Amino acid sequence: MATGRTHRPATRSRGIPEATVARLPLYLRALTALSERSVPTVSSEELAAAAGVNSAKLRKDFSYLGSYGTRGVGYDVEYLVYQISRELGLTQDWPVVIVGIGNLGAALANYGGFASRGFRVAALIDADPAMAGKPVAGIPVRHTDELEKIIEDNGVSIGVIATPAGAAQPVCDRLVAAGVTSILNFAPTVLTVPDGVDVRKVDLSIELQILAFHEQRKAGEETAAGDGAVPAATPRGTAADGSADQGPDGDVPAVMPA
Amino acid sequence: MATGRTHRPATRSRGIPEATVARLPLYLRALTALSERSVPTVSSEELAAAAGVNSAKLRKDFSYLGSYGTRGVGYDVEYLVYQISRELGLTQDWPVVIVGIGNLGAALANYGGFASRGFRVAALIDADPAMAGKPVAGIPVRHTDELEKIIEDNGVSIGVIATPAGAAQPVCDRLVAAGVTSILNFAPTVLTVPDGVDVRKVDLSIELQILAFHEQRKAGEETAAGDGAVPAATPRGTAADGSADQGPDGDVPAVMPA
DNA sequence: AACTGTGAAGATCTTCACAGCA
DNA sequence: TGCTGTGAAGATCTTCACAGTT
Repeated sequence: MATGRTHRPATRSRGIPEATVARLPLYLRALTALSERSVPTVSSEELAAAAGVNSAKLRKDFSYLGSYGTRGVGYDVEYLVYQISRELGLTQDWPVVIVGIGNLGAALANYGGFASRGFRVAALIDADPAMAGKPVAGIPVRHTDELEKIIEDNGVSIGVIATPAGAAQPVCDRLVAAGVTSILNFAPTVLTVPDGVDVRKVDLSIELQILAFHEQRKAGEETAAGDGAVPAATPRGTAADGSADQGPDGDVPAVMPA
Repeated sequence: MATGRTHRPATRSRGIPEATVARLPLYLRALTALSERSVPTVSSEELAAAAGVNSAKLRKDFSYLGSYGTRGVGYDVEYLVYQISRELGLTQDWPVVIVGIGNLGAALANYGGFASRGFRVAALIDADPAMAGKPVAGIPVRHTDELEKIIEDNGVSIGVIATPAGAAQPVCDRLVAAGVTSILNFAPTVLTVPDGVDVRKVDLSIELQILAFHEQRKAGEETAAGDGAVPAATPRGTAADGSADQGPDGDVPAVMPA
Protein backbone atom coordinates (compact mmCIF):
# COMPACT_ATOMS: atom_id res chain seq x y z
CA MET A 1 0.00 0.00 0.00
CA ALA A 2 1.66 3.17 1.13
CA THR A 3 1.73 4.61 -2.32
CA GLY A 4 2.02 8.25 -1.60
CA ARG A 5 -0.94 8.27 -3.96
CA THR A 6 -2.70 11.52 -4.52
CA HIS A 7 -4.41 10.94 -1.20
CA ARG A 8 -7.74 12.28 -2.31
CA PRO A 9 -7.46 15.92 -3.27
CA ALA A 10 -11.15 15.49 -2.64
CA THR A 11 -13.09 18.57 -1.89
CA ARG A 12 -11.02 20.81 -4.04
CA SER A 13 -13.30 19.85 -6.93
CA ARG A 14 -11.65 22.57 -8.89
CA GLY A 15 -11.34 25.29 -6.40
CA ILE A 16 -14.75 25.50 -4.79
CA PRO A 17 -14.58 24.00 -1.30
CA GLU A 18 -17.21 21.47 -0.38
CA ALA A 19 -18.52 23.60 2.45
CA THR A 20 -19.17 26.37 -0.01
CA VAL A 21 -20.92 24.08 -2.46
CA ALA A 22 -23.24 22.99 0.33
CA ARG A 23 -24.27 26.59 0.89
CA LEU A 24 -24.79 27.64 -2.70
CA PRO A 25 -28.31 26.15 -2.78
CA LEU A 26 -29.13 28.25 0.25
CA TYR A 27 -28.00 31.44 -1.41
CA LEU A 28 -29.81 30.47 -4.57
CA ARG A 29 -33.06 30.03 -2.72
CA ALA A 30 -32.75 33.41 -1.01
CA LEU A 31 -31.83 35.05 -4.29
CA THR A 32 -34.75 33.47 -6.07
CA ALA A 33 -37.08 34.92 -3.48
CA LEU A 34 -35.56 38.35 -4.00
CA SER A 35 -35.81 37.93 -7.72
CA GLU A 36 -39.51 37.19 -7.46
CA ARG A 37 -39.94 40.39 -5.55
CA SER A 38 -38.05 42.14 -8.32
CA VAL A 39 -35.29 43.31 -6.00
CA PRO A 40 -32.43 44.38 -8.29
CA THR A 41 -29.44 44.20 -5.96
CA VAL A 42 -28.46 42.97 -2.49
CA SER A 43 -25.56 43.55 -0.21
CA SER A 44 -23.68 40.63 1.27
CA GLU A 45 -25.14 41.65 4.61
CA GLU A 46 -28.74 41.42 3.47
CA LEU A 47 -28.34 38.26 1.49
CA ALA A 48 -26.43 36.62 4.31
CA ALA A 49 -29.25 37.41 6.72
CA ALA A 50 -31.79 35.90 4.35
CA ALA A 51 -29.73 32.75 3.95
CA GLY A 52 -28.96 32.43 7.61
CA VAL A 53 -25.17 32.76 7.47
CA ASN A 54 -22.82 35.62 8.23
CA SER A 55 -21.72 38.05 5.58
CA ALA A 56 -18.00 37.35 5.74
CA LYS A 57 -18.66 33.71 4.97
CA LEU A 58 -20.95 34.59 2.13
CA ARG A 59 -18.45 36.95 0.56
CA LYS A 60 -15.71 34.38 0.85
CA ASP A 61 -17.98 31.78 -0.71
CA PHE A 62 -18.78 34.04 -3.65
CA SER A 63 -15.13 34.86 -4.09
CA TYR A 64 -14.58 31.25 -5.12
CA LEU A 65 -17.03 31.70 -7.96
CA GLY A 66 -15.44 34.89 -9.17
CA SER A 67 -15.99 38.59 -8.66
CA TYR A 68 -19.66 38.95 -9.31
CA GLY A 69 -20.32 41.90 -7.04
CA THR A 70 -19.83 45.62 -7.33
CA ARG A 71 -18.00 47.41 -4.53
CA GLY A 72 -19.99 50.06 -2.89
CA VAL A 73 -23.18 48.58 -4.32
CA GLY A 74 -23.66 44.87 -3.81
CA TYR A 75 -24.65 41.97 -6.04
CA ASP A 76 -26.97 41.99 -9.01
CA VAL A 77 -29.67 39.50 -8.08
CA GLU A 78 -30.47 38.15 -11.53
CA TYR A 79 -26.86 37.81 -12.48
CA LEU A 80 -26.00 35.95 -9.31
CA VAL A 81 -28.97 33.63 -9.71
CA TYR A 82 -27.67 32.73 -13.12
CA GLN A 83 -24.07 32.27 -12.03
CA ILE A 84 -24.92 30.08 -9.09
CA SER A 85 -27.39 28.04 -11.11
CA ARG A 86 -24.77 27.45 -13.70
CA GLU A 87 -22.17 26.55 -11.13
CA LEU A 88 -24.53 24.03 -9.56
CA GLY A 89 -25.35 22.59 -12.93
CA LEU A 90 -28.99 23.58 -12.75
CA THR A 91 -29.08 25.13 -16.16
CA GLN A 92 -29.50 21.65 -17.48
CA ASP A 93 -32.24 19.18 -16.79
CA TRP A 94 -31.51 16.29 -14.46
CA PRO A 95 -33.81 13.29 -14.82
CA VAL A 96 -34.26 11.58 -11.46
CA VAL A 97 -35.81 8.28 -10.46
CA ILE A 98 -37.31 7.62 -7.06
CA VAL A 99 -37.21 4.03 -5.90
CA GLY A 100 -39.55 2.93 -3.13
CA ILE A 101 -42.94 4.61 -3.31
CA GLY A 102 -44.17 4.35 0.25
CA ASN A 103 -45.27 7.35 2.26
CA LEU A 104 -41.89 8.95 1.90
CA GLY A 105 -41.47 8.17 -1.76
CA ALA A 106 -44.90 9.68 -2.41
CA ALA A 107 -43.98 12.75 -0.40
CA LEU A 108 -40.85 13.18 -2.48
CA ALA A 109 -42.74 12.66 -5.72
CA ASN A 110 -45.18 15.35 -4.69
CA TYR A 111 -42.47 17.73 -3.69
CA GLY A 112 -42.92 20.81 -5.80
CA GLY A 113 -39.37 22.06 -5.63
CA PHE A 114 -38.38 19.11 -7.74
CA ALA A 115 -39.49 20.25 -11.15
CA SER A 116 -38.93 23.90 -10.43
CA ARG A 117 -35.19 23.66 -10.23
CA GLY A 118 -33.55 21.59 -12.86
CA PHE A 119 -34.82 18.26 -11.66
CA ARG A 120 -37.43 16.13 -13.38
CA VAL A 121 -38.93 12.98 -11.99
CA ALA A 122 -38.29 10.56 -14.82
CA ALA A 123 -39.95 7.67 -13.03
CA LEU A 124 -41.27 6.24 -9.80
CA ILE A 125 -40.26 2.67 -9.12
CA ASP A 126 -41.59 0.21 -6.57
CA ALA A 127 -41.17 -3.48 -5.93
CA ASP A 128 -44.83 -4.04 -5.14
CA PRO A 129 -46.61 -5.40 -8.24
CA ALA A 130 -49.86 -4.03 -6.87
CA MET A 131 -48.51 -0.49 -7.16
CA ALA A 132 -47.54 -0.83 -10.81
CA GLY A 133 -49.52 1.48 -13.01
CA LYS A 134 -51.06 3.38 -10.15
CA PRO A 135 -50.35 7.08 -10.52
CA VAL A 136 -48.62 8.97 -7.73
CA ALA A 137 -48.27 12.70 -8.14
CA GLY A 138 -49.53 12.17 -11.65
CA ILE A 139 -46.78 9.75 -12.54
CA PRO A 140 -47.53 6.05 -13.00
CA VAL A 141 -45.50 3.78 -10.75
CA ARG A 142 -43.41 1.21 -12.54
CA HIS A 143 -42.15 -2.12 -11.34
CA THR A 144 -38.60 -2.74 -10.23
CA ASP A 145 -38.11 -5.15 -13.09
CA GLU A 146 -37.95 -2.18 -15.43
CA LEU A 147 -35.36 -0.31 -13.40
CA GLU A 148 -32.43 -0.85 -15.74
CA LYS A 149 -34.41 -0.04 -18.82
CA ILE A 150 -35.79 3.13 -17.30
CA ILE A 151 -32.34 4.36 -16.29
CA GLU A 152 -30.94 3.77 -19.73
CA ASP A 153 -33.87 5.08 -21.72
CA ASN A 154 -33.91 8.31 -19.78
CA GLY A 155 -30.21 8.79 -19.25
CA VAL A 156 -30.76 9.01 -15.51
CA SER A 157 -27.66 9.73 -13.46
CA ILE A 158 -29.29 10.63 -10.14
CA GLY A 159 -31.30 8.17 -8.11
CA VAL A 160 -33.26 8.62 -4.88
CA ILE A 161 -33.65 5.62 -2.61
CA ALA A 162 -36.68 5.68 -0.33
CA THR A 163 -37.03 1.96 0.24
CA PRO A 164 -36.95 0.06 3.53
CA ALA A 165 -33.42 -0.37 4.88
CA GLY A 166 -33.10 -3.95 3.75
CA ALA A 167 -33.75 -3.18 0.11
CA ALA A 168 -31.47 -0.16 -0.11
CA GLN A 169 -28.14 -1.82 -0.93
CA PRO A 170 -29.54 -4.15 -3.61
CA VAL A 171 -31.41 -1.27 -5.21
CA CYS A 172 -28.29 0.86 -5.00
CA ASP A 173 -26.23 -1.82 -6.71
CA ARG A 174 -28.69 -2.05 -9.55
CA LEU A 175 -28.88 1.69 -9.97
CA VAL A 176 -25.12 1.96 -10.13
CA ALA A 177 -24.79 -0.97 -12.49
CA ALA A 178 -27.32 0.70 -14.77
CA GLY A 179 -25.36 3.91 -14.87
CA VAL A 180 -26.46 6.07 -11.94
CA THR A 181 -23.53 7.94 -10.43
CA SER A 182 -25.21 10.05 -7.73
CA ILE A 183 -27.48 8.69 -5.03
CA LEU A 184 -29.59 10.35 -2.39
CA ASN A 185 -30.28 7.75 0.26
CA PHE A 186 -33.20 8.04 2.67
CA ALA A 187 -32.89 4.51 3.98
CA PRO A 188 -31.15 4.16 7.34
CA THR A 189 -28.21 2.19 5.99
CA VAL A 190 -24.66 2.86 4.99
CA LEU A 191 -24.45 2.21 1.28
CA THR A 192 -21.33 0.82 -0.31
CA VAL A 193 -20.64 2.10 -3.78
CA PRO A 194 -17.75 1.93 -6.21
CA ASP A 195 -15.35 4.79 -6.67
CA GLY A 196 -16.73 7.66 -8.63
CA VAL A 197 -20.25 7.35 -7.27
CA ASP A 198 -21.50 10.02 -4.88
CA VAL A 199 -23.83 9.19 -2.05
CA ARG A 200 -25.55 11.63 0.25
CA LYS A 201 -27.81 10.45 2.97
CA VAL A 202 -30.75 11.91 4.79
CA ASP A 203 -31.53 10.22 8.05
CA LEU A 204 -34.31 11.29 10.37
CA SER A 205 -33.27 9.28 13.37
CA ILE A 206 -29.73 10.58 13.23
CA GLU A 207 -30.96 14.16 13.20
CA LEU A 208 -33.20 13.48 16.15
CA GLN A 209 -30.39 11.88 18.07
CA ILE A 210 -28.17 14.88 17.51
CA LEU A 211 -30.94 17.12 18.77
CA ALA A 212 -31.42 14.87 21.78
CA PHE A 213 -27.75 15.19 22.60
CA HIS A 214 -27.95 18.97 22.73
CA GLU A 215 -31.29 18.87 24.46
CA GLN A 216 -29.87 16.71 27.20
CA ARG A 217 -26.97 19.08 27.49
CA LYS A 218 -29.32 22.03 27.96
CA ALA A 219 -31.32 20.25 30.62
CA GLY A 220 -28.15 19.66 32.53
CA GLU A 221 -27.03 23.27 32.42
CA GLU A 222 -30.43 24.61 33.32
CA THR A 223 -30.33 22.80 36.60
CA ALA A 224 -28.72 25.88 38.00
CA ALA A 225 -31.97 27.84 37.81
CA GLY A 226 -34.48 25.17 38.59
CA ASP A 227 -36.36 23.86 35.61
CA GLY A 228 -38.61 25.95 33.48
CA ALA A 229 -37.71 25.89 29.86
CA VAL A 230 -35.54 28.55 28.34
CA PRO A 231 -34.45 30.62 31.29
CA ALA A 232 -34.27 34.34 30.78
CA ALA A 233 -30.61 34.10 30.07
CA THR A 234 -29.32 31.81 27.42
CA PRO A 235 -29.26 28.13 28.25
CA ARG A 236 -27.20 28.23 25.17
CA GLY A 237 -27.97 26.06 22.23
CA THR A 238 -24.70 24.32 22.08
CA ALA A 239 -24.34 24.42 18.35
CA ALA A 240 -26.69 26.29 16.06
CA ASP A 241 -26.83 29.61 17.79
CA GLY A 242 -30.07 31.40 17.48
CA SER A 243 -30.70 33.09 14.20
CA ALA A 244 -27.26 32.47 12.81
CA ASP A 245 -26.19 29.45 10.87
CA GLN A 246 -28.83 26.85 10.57
CA GLY A 247 -28.12 23.16 10.46
CA PRO A 248 -24.80 23.15 12.27
CA ASP A 249 -22.96 20.95 9.91
CA GLY A 250 -23.41 17.41 11.07
CA ASP A 251 -23.57 15.08 8.19
CA VAL A 252 -26.58 12.95 8.16
CA PRO A 253 -30.23 12.19 8.79
CA ALA A 254 -32.48 9.30 7.68
CA VAL A 255 -36.05 8.51 6.98
CA MET A 256 -37.71 5.29 6.12
CA PRO A 257 -41.19 4.53 4.91
CA ALA A 258 -43.45 2.08 6.67
CA MET B 1 -26.82 40.30 15.51
CA ALA B 2 -23.28 41.48 15.99
CA THR B 3 -22.92 41.81 19.74
CA GLY B 4 -19.37 40.75 20.30
CA ARG B 5 -21.03 38.43 22.77
CA THR B 6 -19.39 35.21 23.82
CA HIS B 7 -18.77 34.58 20.16
CA ARG B 8 -20.20 31.13 20.28
CA PRO B 9 -17.82 28.72 21.97
CA ALA B 10 -20.30 26.51 20.20
CA THR B 11 -19.21 23.06 19.38
CA ARG B 12 -17.22 22.50 22.52
CA SER B 13 -20.42 21.41 24.24
CA ARG B 14 -18.31 20.06 26.99
CA GLY B 15 -15.53 18.40 25.20
CA ILE B 16 -17.21 16.35 22.51
CA PRO B 17 -16.75 18.03 19.14
CA GLU B 18 -19.84 18.52 17.03
CA ALA B 19 -18.44 16.43 14.21
CA THR B 20 -18.10 13.54 16.62
CA VAL B 21 -21.62 13.97 17.98
CA ALA B 22 -22.93 13.77 14.44
CA ARG B 23 -21.26 10.40 14.00
CA LEU B 24 -22.28 8.79 17.27
CA PRO B 25 -25.71 7.82 15.90
CA LEU B 26 -23.93 6.07 13.06
CA TYR B 27 -21.79 4.04 15.42
CA LEU B 28 -24.78 3.30 17.56
CA ARG B 29 -26.69 1.90 14.63
CA ALA B 30 -23.80 -0.33 13.60
CA LEU B 31 -23.31 -1.48 17.18
CA THR B 32 -26.99 -2.26 17.58
CA ALA B 33 -26.84 -4.48 14.53
CA LEU B 34 -23.84 -6.30 15.99
CA SER B 35 -25.61 -6.60 19.30
CA GLU B 36 -28.58 -8.26 17.64
CA ARG B 37 -26.25 -10.79 16.12
CA SER B 38 -24.83 -11.37 19.59
CA VAL B 39 -21.35 -10.30 18.56
CA PRO B 40 -19.48 -9.70 21.83
CA THR B 41 -16.65 -7.44 20.69
CA VAL B 42 -15.47 -5.44 17.69
CA SER B 43 -12.23 -3.84 16.68
CA SER B 44 -12.15 -0.21 15.62
CA GLU B 45 -11.38 -1.46 12.14
CA GLU B 46 -14.47 -3.63 11.90
CA LEU B 47 -16.83 -1.14 13.46
CA ALA B 48 -15.47 1.66 11.33
CA ALA B 49 -16.13 -0.36 8.19
CA ALA B 50 -19.69 -1.02 9.30
CA ALA B 51 -20.29 2.64 10.00
CA GLY B 52 -18.63 3.83 6.83
CA VAL B 53 -15.80 5.85 8.37
CA ASN B 54 -12.11 5.16 8.84
CA SER B 55 -10.80 3.57 11.99
CA ALA B 56 -8.53 6.40 13.08
CA LYS B 57 -11.47 8.75 13.11
CA LEU B 58 -13.58 6.29 15.05
CA ARG B 59 -10.93 5.76 17.69
CA LYS B 60 -10.45 9.48 18.04
CA ASP B 61 -14.20 9.94 18.36
CA PHE B 62 -14.42 7.31 21.07
CA SER B 63 -11.50 8.84 22.89
CA TYR B 64 -13.69 11.87 23.59
CA LEU B 65 -16.15 9.65 25.40
CA GLY B 66 -13.50 7.98 27.50
CA SER B 67 -11.45 4.82 27.28
CA TYR B 68 -14.05 2.21 26.64
CA GLY B 69 -11.94 -0.21 24.67
CA THR B 70 -9.43 -2.90 25.56
CA ARG B 71 -6.06 -2.80 23.83
CA GLY B 72 -5.29 -5.88 21.90
CA VAL B 73 -8.95 -6.84 21.93
CA GLY B 74 -11.37 -4.15 20.84
CA TYR B 75 -14.62 -2.78 22.21
CA ASP B 76 -17.32 -4.58 24.14
CA VAL B 77 -20.41 -4.16 22.00
CA GLU B 78 -23.03 -4.02 24.75
CA TYR B 79 -21.00 -1.68 26.86
CA LEU B 80 -20.42 0.71 24.00
CA VAL B 81 -24.08 0.67 23.03
CA TYR B 82 -24.90 1.74 26.53
CA GLN B 83 -22.25 4.43 26.74
CA ILE B 84 -23.15 6.00 23.43
CA SER B 85 -26.86 5.83 24.17
CA ARG B 86 -26.29 7.58 27.44
CA GLU B 87 -24.07 10.20 25.85
CA LEU B 88 -26.72 10.92 23.24
CA GLY B 89 -29.39 11.12 25.89
CA LEU B 90 -31.30 8.16 24.54
CA THR B 91 -31.64 6.46 27.88
CA GLN B 92 -34.52 8.77 28.52
CA ASP B 93 -37.73 9.11 26.57
CA TRP B 94 -38.16 12.14 24.31
CA PRO B 95 -41.73 13.02 23.44
CA VAL B 96 -41.89 14.53 19.96
CA VAL B 97 -44.64 16.30 18.05
CA ILE B 98 -44.89 16.34 14.28
CA VAL B 99 -46.59 19.36 12.79
CA GLY B 100 -47.93 19.15 9.27
CA ILE B 101 -49.37 15.76 8.42
CA GLY B 102 -49.13 15.66 4.65
CA ASN B 103 -47.36 12.90 2.77
CA LEU B 104 -44.12 13.66 4.52
CA GLY B 105 -45.61 14.04 7.98
CA ALA B 106 -47.35 10.72 7.54
CA ALA B 107 -44.11 9.13 6.41
CA LEU B 108 -42.36 10.43 9.49
CA ALA B 109 -45.18 9.27 11.76
CA ASN B 110 -44.92 5.81 10.28
CA TYR B 111 -41.17 5.71 10.61
CA GLY B 112 -40.38 2.76 12.79
CA GLY B 113 -37.04 3.96 14.04
CA PHE B 114 -38.90 6.60 15.98
CA ALA B 115 -40.20 4.61 18.88
CA SER B 116 -37.35 2.16 18.88
CA ARG B 117 -34.75 4.65 19.99
CA GLY B 118 -35.79 6.92 22.77
CA PHE B 119 -38.29 8.92 20.77
CA ARG B 120 -42.05 8.79 21.17
CA VAL B 121 -44.54 10.53 18.94
CA ALA B 122 -46.59 12.45 21.49
CA ALA B 123 -48.88 13.93 18.89
CA LEU B 124 -49.51 14.66 15.23
CA ILE B 125 -50.73 18.16 14.51
CA ASP B 126 -52.25 19.60 11.36
CA ALA B 127 -53.96 22.84 10.44
CA ASP B 128 -56.61 21.16 8.32
CA PRO B 129 -59.81 20.74 10.39
CA ALA B 130 -60.80 17.87 8.13
CA MET B 131 -57.79 15.87 9.34
CA ALA B 132 -58.61 16.28 13.02
CA GLY B 133 -59.41 12.99 14.63
CA LYS B 134 -58.32 10.90 11.68
CA PRO B 135 -55.70 8.39 12.75
CA VAL B 136 -52.33 8.33 11.02
CA ALA B 137 -49.95 5.59 12.01
CA GLY B 138 -52.42 4.76 14.73
CA ILE B 139 -52.27 8.22 16.25
CA PRO B 140 -55.20 10.61 15.93
CA VAL B 141 -54.33 13.91 14.27
CA ARG B 142 -55.07 16.96 16.36
CA HIS B 143 -55.77 20.48 15.27
CA THR B 144 -53.22 23.26 15.44
CA ASP B 145 -55.38 25.09 17.97
CA GLU B 146 -54.29 22.56 20.55
CA LEU B 147 -50.60 22.93 19.86
CA GLU B 148 -49.67 24.83 23.01
CA LYS B 149 -51.69 22.59 25.25
CA ILE B 150 -50.21 19.46 23.72
CA ILE B 151 -46.66 20.74 24.17
CA GLU B 152 -47.23 21.60 27.79
CA ASP B 153 -49.22 18.54 28.74
CA ASN B 154 -46.59 16.23 27.34
CA GLY B 155 -43.50 18.17 28.24
CA VAL B 156 -42.42 18.15 24.61
CA SER B 157 -39.05 19.73 23.91
CA ILE B 158 -38.47 18.46 20.38
CA GLY B 159 -40.67 19.43 17.47
CA VAL B 160 -40.64 18.28 13.85
CA ILE B 161 -41.93 20.69 11.23
CA ALA B 162 -43.22 19.10 8.04
CA THR B 163 -45.53 21.87 6.92
CA PRO B 164 -45.44 23.82 3.66
CA ALA B 165 -42.73 26.48 3.60
CA GLY B 166 -45.08 29.33 4.32
CA ALA B 167 -46.37 27.87 7.55
CA ALA B 168 -43.00 26.87 8.96
CA GLN B 169 -41.94 30.08 10.70
CA PRO B 170 -45.32 30.73 12.38
CA VAL B 171 -45.46 27.14 13.56
CA CYS B 172 -41.89 27.39 14.75
CA ASP B 173 -42.66 30.52 16.72
CA ARG B 174 -45.58 28.85 18.45
CA LEU B 175 -43.58 25.73 19.23
CA VAL B 176 -40.80 27.79 20.76
CA ALA B 177 -43.20 29.99 22.70
CA ALA B 178 -44.79 26.86 24.11
CA GLY B 179 -41.46 25.52 25.31
CA VAL B 180 -39.90 23.52 22.48
CA THR B 181 -36.13 24.03 22.36
CA SER B 182 -35.09 21.70 19.53
CA ILE B 183 -36.56 21.72 16.07
CA LEU B 184 -36.09 19.47 13.08
CA ASN B 185 -37.21 21.43 10.05
CA PHE B 186 -38.24 19.73 6.81
CA ALA B 187 -39.70 22.86 5.26
CA PRO B 188 -37.48 24.63 2.73
CA THR B 189 -37.08 27.78 4.78
CA VAL B 190 -34.50 29.29 7.05
CA LEU B 191 -36.09 29.46 10.48
CA THR B 192 -35.31 32.25 12.87
CA VAL B 193 -35.28 31.22 16.49
CA PRO B 194 -34.22 32.82 19.75
CA ASP B 195 -30.94 31.96 21.37
CA GLY B 196 -30.90 28.63 23.09
CA VAL B 197 -33.07 26.89 20.52
CA ASP B 198 -31.47 24.34 18.22
CA VAL B 199 -32.61 23.95 14.66
CA ARG B 200 -31.51 21.30 12.23
CA LYS B 201 -32.87 21.19 8.75
CA VAL B 202 -33.41 18.48 6.22
CA ASP B 203 -33.80 19.73 2.72
CA LEU B 204 -34.28 17.50 -0.28
CA SER B 205 -33.70 20.07 -2.95
CA ILE B 206 -30.46 21.21 -1.41
CA GLU B 207 -29.15 17.66 -1.34
CA LEU B 208 -30.10 17.18 -4.96
CA GLN B 209 -28.40 20.40 -5.95
CA ILE B 210 -25.20 19.33 -4.25
CA LEU B 211 -25.34 16.05 -6.12
CA ALA B 212 -25.98 17.90 -9.37
CA PHE B 213 -22.89 19.99 -8.78
CA HIS B 214 -20.68 16.94 -8.49
CA GLU B 215 -22.49 15.20 -11.29
CA GLN B 216 -21.83 18.11 -13.60
CA ARG B 217 -18.22 18.07 -12.54
CA LYS B 218 -17.92 14.41 -13.47
CA ALA B 219 -19.46 14.95 -16.86
CA GLY B 220 -17.07 17.78 -17.52
CA GLU B 221 -13.99 15.80 -16.61
CA GLU B 222 -14.90 12.92 -18.87
CA THR B 223 -14.74 15.35 -21.73
CA ALA B 224 -11.08 15.76 -20.89
CA ALA B 225 -10.26 14.67 -24.40
CA GLY B 226 -11.24 18.00 -25.81
CA ASP B 227 -9.77 20.79 -23.73
CA GLY B 228 -6.72 20.82 -21.59
CA ALA B 229 -7.90 19.49 -18.27
CA VAL B 230 -7.52 16.40 -16.19
CA PRO B 231 -5.09 14.10 -17.91
CA ALA B 232 -6.22 10.63 -18.73
CA ALA B 233 -6.65 9.62 -15.13
CA THR B 234 -9.82 8.76 -13.29
CA PRO B 235 -13.13 10.55 -13.83
CA ARG B 236 -13.16 10.58 -10.06
CA GLY B 237 -16.16 11.28 -7.93
CA THR B 238 -15.13 14.65 -6.64
CA ALA B 239 -16.03 14.40 -2.98
CA ALA B 240 -17.45 11.36 -1.22
CA ASP B 241 -14.94 8.85 -2.34
CA GLY B 242 -16.26 5.43 -3.01
CA SER B 243 -17.04 3.32 -0.02
CA ALA B 244 -15.55 5.64 2.53
CA ASP B 245 -17.35 8.39 4.38
CA GLN B 246 -20.91 8.76 3.41
CA GLY B 247 -22.68 12.04 3.26
CA PRO B 248 -19.74 14.39 2.90
CA ASP B 249 -20.84 16.88 5.43
CA GLY B 250 -22.87 19.54 3.76
CA ASP B 251 -25.38 20.92 6.16
CA VAL B 252 -28.80 20.85 4.76
CA PRO B 253 -31.60 19.45 2.64
CA ALA B 254 -35.38 20.14 2.56
CA VAL B 255 -38.59 18.37 1.89
CA MET B 256 -42.07 19.70 1.71
CA PRO B 257 -45.39 17.94 1.50
CA ALA B 258 -47.76 18.58 -1.32
C1' DA C 1 -19.35 56.57 1.98
C1' DA C 2 -20.59 52.00 1.14
C1' DC C 3 -19.51 47.56 0.14
C1' DT C 4 -16.81 43.85 -2.05
C1' DG C 5 -12.75 40.79 -2.28
C1' DT C 6 -9.17 38.56 0.23
C1' DG C 7 -4.63 37.71 2.93
C1' DA C 8 -3.88 36.17 7.34
C1' DA C 9 -5.13 34.45 11.84
C1' DG C 10 -7.93 31.19 14.29
C1' DA C 11 -10.77 27.28 15.05
C1' DT C 12 -12.15 22.63 13.74
C1' DC C 13 -11.71 18.37 11.87
C1' DT C 14 -9.00 14.53 9.89
C1' DT C 15 -5.20 11.56 9.38
C1' DC C 16 -0.81 9.86 10.69
C1' DA C 17 2.03 7.09 13.21
C1' DC C 18 3.50 5.11 17.20
C1' DA C 19 3.81 4.56 22.32
C1' DG C 20 1.72 1.61 25.48
C1' DC C 21 -1.36 -1.78 27.56
C1' DA C 22 -3.59 -6.56 27.59
C1' DT D 1 1.30 -9.85 19.06
C1' DG D 2 -2.89 -7.09 18.38
C1' DC D 3 -5.28 -3.21 18.91
C1' DT D 4 -6.44 1.01 21.49
C1' DG D 5 -5.52 5.84 22.75
C1' DT D 6 -3.43 10.08 21.42
C1' DG D 7 0.22 13.84 20.42
C1' DA D 8 1.36 16.06 16.41
C1' DA D 9 0.99 17.21 11.59
C1' DG D 10 -2.14 18.36 7.91
C1' DA D 11 -6.23 19.81 5.73
C1' DT D 12 -10.47 22.49 5.90
C1' DC D 13 -13.40 25.88 7.25
C1' DT D 14 -14.49 30.28 9.54
C1' DT D 15 -13.75 34.86 10.97
C1' DC D 16 -11.23 39.03 11.09
C1' DA D 17 -10.00 43.24 9.39
C1' DC D 18 -8.73 46.17 5.91
C1' DA D 19 -7.12 47.39 1.20
C1' DG D 20 -9.35 48.39 -3.05
C1' DT D 21 -13.20 49.97 -6.01
C1' DT D 22 -17.24 52.38 -7.43
